[in-house]
Amino acid sequence: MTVTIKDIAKSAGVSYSTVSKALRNSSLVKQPTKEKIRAIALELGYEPNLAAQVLVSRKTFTIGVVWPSVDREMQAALITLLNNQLEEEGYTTLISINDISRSVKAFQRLQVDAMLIFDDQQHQDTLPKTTIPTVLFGLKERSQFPVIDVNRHEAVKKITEYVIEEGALSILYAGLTEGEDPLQAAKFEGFLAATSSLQGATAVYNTKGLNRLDGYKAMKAILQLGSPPHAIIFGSYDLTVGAIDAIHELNITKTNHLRIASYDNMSGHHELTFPVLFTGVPLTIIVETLVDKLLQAADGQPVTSISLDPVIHPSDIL
DNA sequence: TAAACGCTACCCTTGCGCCT
DNA sequence: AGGCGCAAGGGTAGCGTTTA
Repeated sequence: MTVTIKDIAKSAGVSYSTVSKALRNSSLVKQPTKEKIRAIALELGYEPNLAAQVLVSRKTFTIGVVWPSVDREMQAALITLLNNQLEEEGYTTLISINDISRSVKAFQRLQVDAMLIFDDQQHQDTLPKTTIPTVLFGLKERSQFPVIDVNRHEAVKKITEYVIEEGALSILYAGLTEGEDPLQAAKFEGFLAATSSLQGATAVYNTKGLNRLDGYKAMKAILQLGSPPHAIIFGSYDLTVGAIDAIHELNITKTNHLRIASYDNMSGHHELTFPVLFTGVPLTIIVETLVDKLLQAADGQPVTSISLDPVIHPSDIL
């Protein structure tokens, strides 16, 4: 049978109000009374009833996250870090990989305190109406909700300009270059913006996906070209990892002077077996910002959109 | 008689006001 | 100051009443 504060009150010979205050270390209860009540609670194995606490506090201490998938290493790393940091703040993270409408309906019923949506949807009107304080991880210009924008366009533009300055005369962008995902389009447009006035050769490879296998296939195809490019910029971390698989399989070494760059700033998180230049907002900064904004939203505070600055960072191996 | 509807009590915690 | 009594909060089971 569940032990409640009424059982403790009966055993201690005080009212249940006093038990509640004693367990919350209220100054309105004498120290000896507190100690007696705590001892009885411990003896009876008392655990506060979450449902009742939710009723009173009107908070569930849960954050709903609508995530497209967790099969990409970058997304899994980000969600793991986010979960850990929210846990430290006393929150439980509920992740849904259903479509946005179903996820939001579920989170509405579960009464989560705030919600994070990974906004890679094709159209803004797919975002359902909700009373839950919501933060988007997407593109700043796209939403009625506050957005955390990691400036994908600028990240890819920066890295492209960087490799041009390094002396790359031919550059290839490998990523999702078609389709309606605005996040991937932003990256590709960043590449186009940086190479619009380039004298050297540019090329594009549509990977048709963002997973490791897509990167592997892309790299094998690219390296079989008559004259491979000096630099290849991959549109995601997972593509880059897959590309490195292909590089090793084909016995390409650093001495081949092939420059590999990658969107998704995973520097400091993983060691790669081939030198890579990362571009993007570091994972830790993204997660810190997400947690900060989500806690603000959960507390009912107004949340403003923010655009984070991408940085270029080499991998551990050079 | 069954279905539909409305009302009440209960779950548990905690803040507030009042009493000793 | 220390302690008690009461009410509130959302959802729901259970009961009673009304309607078809």
